[in-house]
Amino acid sequence: MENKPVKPLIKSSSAKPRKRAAVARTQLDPERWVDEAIDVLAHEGISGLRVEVLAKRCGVTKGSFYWHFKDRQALLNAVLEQWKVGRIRDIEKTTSVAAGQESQQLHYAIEVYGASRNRKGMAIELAVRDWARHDPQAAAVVESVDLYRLECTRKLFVAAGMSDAEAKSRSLLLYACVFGLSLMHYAHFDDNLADLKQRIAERIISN
Amino acid sequence: MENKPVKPLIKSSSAKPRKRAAVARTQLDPERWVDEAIDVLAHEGISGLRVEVLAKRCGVTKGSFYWHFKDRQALLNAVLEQWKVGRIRDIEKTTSVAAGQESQQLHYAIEVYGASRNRKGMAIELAVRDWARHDPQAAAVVESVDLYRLECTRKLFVAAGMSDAEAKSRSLLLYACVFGLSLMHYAHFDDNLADLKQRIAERIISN
DNA sequence: GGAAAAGCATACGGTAGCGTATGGAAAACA
DNA sequence: TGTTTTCCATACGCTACCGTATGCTTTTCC
Repeated sequence: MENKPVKPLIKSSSAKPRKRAAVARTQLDPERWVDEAIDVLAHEGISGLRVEVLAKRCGVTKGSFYWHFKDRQALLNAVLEQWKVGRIRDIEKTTSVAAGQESQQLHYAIEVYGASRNRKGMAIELAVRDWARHDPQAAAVVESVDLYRLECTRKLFVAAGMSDAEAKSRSLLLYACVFGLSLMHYAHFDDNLADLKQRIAERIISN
Repeated sequence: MENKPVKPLIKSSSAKPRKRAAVARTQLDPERWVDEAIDVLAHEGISGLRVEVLAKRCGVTKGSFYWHFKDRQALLNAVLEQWKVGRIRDIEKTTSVAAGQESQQLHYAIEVYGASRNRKGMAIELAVRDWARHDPQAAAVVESVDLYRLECTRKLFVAAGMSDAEAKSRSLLLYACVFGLSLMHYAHFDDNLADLKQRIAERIISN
């Protein structure tokens, strides 16, 4: 007994590079689990993210899971963390722009979240936000992501020539509208949705 | 055996008015169940809406539940129906207005959904929308409510002097923003949230 | 008052899920 | 080659649910 190594809460994938090549074998590292978990989260929501279901998707049993993770909560923490860093990186990519191109970039930011493209990304976004309604940790992560997003687009609005107060309100309006639209079922409200969206984007961005 | 009466899917509360007063006794009618269910839905989401949990809240066991309802799904259907009629009635109340007061009424519509007031109503709203992401029936109800809402505020915008196309886009923008805001965590984005919201409302409503 | 129905409790079988214990195979190491 | 470590499977106990069966008590009806 007790010959089992101390299991880390989340096994650091950079712990032991294993002198040799270390590749050439399909080993199930924690990142694989987290990736699958986020996929399940997108499709089933947080309540559908069960370890046995996840294990089946990975082609193993939960015996494997509990070797990589302390418990279900450890996986959830890892999911939150990965989502957070992914969002931050994405935001930086979306809001970095050469001077004078701010308006175009803001339009692009809205379009990126349009339901058609990035369907899965928005599904994850909504799943995480629903998760955050009942979990303080998730709420904290969402808040940090929200504040970062709001701040980045605020700068764009300022760079586009708006007052600070106005830029803040536009920034908030932009993301509220983007997420709100993904929450609504308006496909049958108009037969020219593209025009509808165009008008909304204009209202959010232009003076 | 078989002496049990045929259980209706959902016991119609108006089936037998019971000649006499029929009141003066705390009997557990289906409406009570649905009301409690909606309360649970608001706090725990659809995944927390379990019949045994609900029974405990009502101070009975599930034996009672399965007398009033065929199964869990029957309750969910009743919840959806009650939510729908409640929303329709609410929308009519919120968007009916004397001529010339359209702008004020639109501002009021936004304010009504403000996080501070009507907290529970918004919690239900979000829970139902999350539910709709995985359930076609719920999605259909949400769509009907959305279309009704959008149409009502569209009329207000038109009455306030906008073109039809512009009114549609403003109507959609209004609700998207309202729901989107309730989904975000922006409390620490600014120390004057009232001003922020005021600017947003202006942007949505004024010309 | 007595029969019938309403309304609820209790008990049961079944599934899904969490976390643990333990063993076995394969790779890494020495 | 033999030992250690890694990684996963299997089996178990436990809880939370769902839905059914059945019986008990209280109204309702005649």
